[in-house]
Amino acid sequence: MDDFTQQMALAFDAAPIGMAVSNHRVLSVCNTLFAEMLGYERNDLVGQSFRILYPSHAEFDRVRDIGLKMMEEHGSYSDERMMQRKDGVPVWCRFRARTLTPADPLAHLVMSFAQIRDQVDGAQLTKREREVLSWLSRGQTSKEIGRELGLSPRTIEDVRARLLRKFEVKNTSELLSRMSYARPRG
Amino acid sequence: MDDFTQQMALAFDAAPIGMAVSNHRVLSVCNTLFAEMLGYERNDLVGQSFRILYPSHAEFDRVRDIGLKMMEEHGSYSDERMMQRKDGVPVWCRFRARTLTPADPLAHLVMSFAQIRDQVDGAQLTKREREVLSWLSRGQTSKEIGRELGLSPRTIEDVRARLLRKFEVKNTSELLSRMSYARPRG
DNA sequence: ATCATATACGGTATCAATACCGTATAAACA
DNA sequence: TGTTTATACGGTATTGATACCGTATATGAT
Repeated sequence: MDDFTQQMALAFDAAPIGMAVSNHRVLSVCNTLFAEMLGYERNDLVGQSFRILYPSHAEFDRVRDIGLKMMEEHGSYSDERMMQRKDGVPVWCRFRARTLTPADPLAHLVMSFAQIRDQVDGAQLTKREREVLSWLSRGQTSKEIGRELGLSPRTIEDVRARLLRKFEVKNTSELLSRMSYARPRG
Repeated sequence: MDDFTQQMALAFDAAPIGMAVSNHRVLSVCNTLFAEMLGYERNDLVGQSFRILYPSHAEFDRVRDIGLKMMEEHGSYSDERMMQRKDGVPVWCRFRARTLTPADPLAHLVMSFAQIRDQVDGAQLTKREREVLSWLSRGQTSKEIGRELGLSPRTIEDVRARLLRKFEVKNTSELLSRMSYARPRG
């Protein structure tokens, strides 16, 4: 057995990002983190349709069509999408795909899934925290957010302080750069 | 030859994200996209020190220390960092790592590198701007960055101001959330 | 040669952010 | 039934960020 091949397989399995391979939307291989992210054992997923990883049939069909044209042209595609964990909890992911068969992109697809961090140490963010976070990422000050939400600026500062504590960061800049995950150009 | 192993190796190589494995900071395996991102042929990189992929020896040492403690505790680590392409052009990346040897994290490390767009609407960043940006994403203040780079805090404020103008954002929080996630303006 | 830009630094003024002090209510939970 | 947590708000004090004023040098482009 080729040593390189074995090392690459090990790296695939131990990768710090969820990875999966599909043939015509049926999962053929995935790594440990991918199965973990979605609440399955790896063996439960092999041979399964990707349908079970989406919240609805409509969503399953929607994501099929979205990247098809770009993959035919460029061989790769990326977006953000909602997956569904085994227990029903939605998981928001940065999705990337490269097809090995550009003429028929779904025939052989290699994908990566990076969970966008919406929970920390198992503690989910509250509705208020998400709400404030989304205004912070638009550069709004506490005063502006307070006006927007009909609350005192002091309350917004409380929510900010909670967010900084939860993420163990020292200011809003670090918070936002931790919250967001990267995407390639284009 | 195990068919699964071969499929996983293929998926590693064709992954839509840059991937590499290191042993004590020496690259042992990487995939095609990783080599491409950094302007090398894959064979040029195998056996090389990661040093050549960083802009300076200081930066090479800095990134070593940054995630060590977190990897000892959690086995994984993620940040945003600057890599240097073969032709010297800096590449801004979302970096993720998982160690297979938590007691000595650098002994066997699996990493992924997702390129973050390094120019937005034609706004090219200078070396200084990228440098300051990388410290800002770690929550450092102007005073701290100045100390780090041996410059006056006032100079760092000048660089910040230039960044805010270039990206047409109103504060550092919005800047960092734009840098990571390219979202449509407005 | 002139113009624009990046770099680097000084000052001041103003507003924002953060960290504390406090109170109070409501929901969740063992 | 306490205990914790989120919510919401008030105060103050300190630090940070941002926007201006200015100077100066270096570099690259027209």
